[in-house]
Amino acid sequence: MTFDTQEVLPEQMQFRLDKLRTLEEEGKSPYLLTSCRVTHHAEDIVQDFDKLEETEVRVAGRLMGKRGMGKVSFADLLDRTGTIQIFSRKDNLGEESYGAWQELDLGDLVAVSGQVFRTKTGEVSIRNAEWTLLAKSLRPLPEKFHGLRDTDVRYRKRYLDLMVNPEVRDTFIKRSRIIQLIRRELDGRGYLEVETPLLNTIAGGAAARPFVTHHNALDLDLFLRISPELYLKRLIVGGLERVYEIGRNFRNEGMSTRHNPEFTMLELYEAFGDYHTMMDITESLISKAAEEICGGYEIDYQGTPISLAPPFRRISMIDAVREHTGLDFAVLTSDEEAREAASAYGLEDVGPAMPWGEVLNACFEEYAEDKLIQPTFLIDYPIEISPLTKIKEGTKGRLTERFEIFIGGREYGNAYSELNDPFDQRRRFADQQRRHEAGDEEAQLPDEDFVESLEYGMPPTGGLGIGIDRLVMLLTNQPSIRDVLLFPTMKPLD
RNA sequence: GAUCCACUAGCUCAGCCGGUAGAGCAUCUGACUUUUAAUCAGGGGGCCUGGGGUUCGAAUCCCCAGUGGAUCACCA
Repeated sequence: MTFDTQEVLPEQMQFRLDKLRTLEEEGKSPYLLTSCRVTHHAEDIVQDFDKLEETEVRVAGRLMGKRGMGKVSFADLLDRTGTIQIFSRKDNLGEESYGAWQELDLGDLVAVSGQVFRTKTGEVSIRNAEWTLLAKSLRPLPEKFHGLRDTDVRYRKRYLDLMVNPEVRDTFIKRSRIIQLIRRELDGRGYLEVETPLLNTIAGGAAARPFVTHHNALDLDLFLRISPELYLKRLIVGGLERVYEIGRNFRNEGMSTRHNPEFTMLELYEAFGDYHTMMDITESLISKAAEEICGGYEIDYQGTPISLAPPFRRISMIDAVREHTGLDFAVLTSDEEAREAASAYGLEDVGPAMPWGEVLNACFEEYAEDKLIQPTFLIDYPIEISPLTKIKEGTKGRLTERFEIFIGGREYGNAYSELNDPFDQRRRFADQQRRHEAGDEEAQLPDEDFVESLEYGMPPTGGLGIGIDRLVMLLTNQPSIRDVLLFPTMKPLD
């Protein structure tokens, strides 16, 4: 349905369109206005009422409510800060202006000038002395009381969702504040914010299937990045020492309440740090965000009470599995022993060639992961699933200095002491390549240029990645990642 | 990719065992000079997501498709 065709419009739209045509015929088209001066915003007027009482202000926004009483009427004007009531009186505005005001439709954009006062029921209001139509709303708004519920429409037409559901606007304001806070915190620690390529010739730094695109001039297939990791570490080699990037990653995988094909990651690298440094930063970022966004460390996520007060618990993967299954991978040291014990315990899909570390990880994911409700650093991951991570001393090369942080049974971040041995890195890539050739589409492909950079020498470095969308979900108590993405990926309607 | 659920007026939702399509808000007409989801009286508004089928008759039962949601799988 468009306004360009001759087709019959629903009556509410026809009424609105007729009003616009009349204004245009009278030379009063609102679309001719090019600017609008505003002195105050709705929320400021309510907050500073004592100072502003009886002063003249000018506000602008969308008309969200009308309560007509004959020769007097009330309206609610919504701007980016909130709603303010407009009080209009025929005696003040005059016959013509008051009549035109009454003709306005919900959704119209208007500017209003007048004095600030309090009505006799106590509502801070503006006494309408002069007003201007800034834009006509040609379509009826969703209902004022129930708002817009239909998730399909909410995600596809987010502007409507933002207009009529104040809590949605609040969520996205908080998202912005969380990212702002992270930047402030890292900038304060001497980090440099950088940008690295989204178009990659090798999609590295994570285990995931990439999106493929094509560069015409170079006649070259390119991949949308699945992680900025290998570029950021090149910057550490280059001597920038502390770098971070907040940006989009793309992974060609299934969608769920926790997965969107494009999502926002924070990745940071600190030369001369290690995974302990990264734990401190993680704790600091998350707890400070909770304080600032939620007003304290104690939060509720979808009915589960969670304390984000530092320090967070630290437990090794082996200990976590032992705690929840009784299986002790410190004793089950051969691949075969591990497989047999896990199978006997009930773990399904234990492949005949599955190495020790993968069995350990599978046990963790199956039996322990969803038990980690309070924030927990799960540390010391097996080498088989950590191809970019430095080996932990005293583990005979089986474990690495890596952690993931779990809250409410979900992963929020991943960090390690970065592998800086070029020979070892080359071996690990070769191992990954063998897996890729064996059919594992998510195994990482070798990036020889990255290994070459390591040959110039990369200092011992700590690296960290945090899923920003999930963090925002946690701190704004949203059940789905789509509720913290302004425009989540949707199938087209046609 | 699999399974289950949903789709009815601009919005939020009823609609039972198959028998002429309903409510609230919004909208239109009228009344009303301090309302708060204003109130009162009256009116209009429907491709029941789309396509097949069963039936004298389908919003309702069956099949297929579309979109969304949840769970699972993959994954962060």
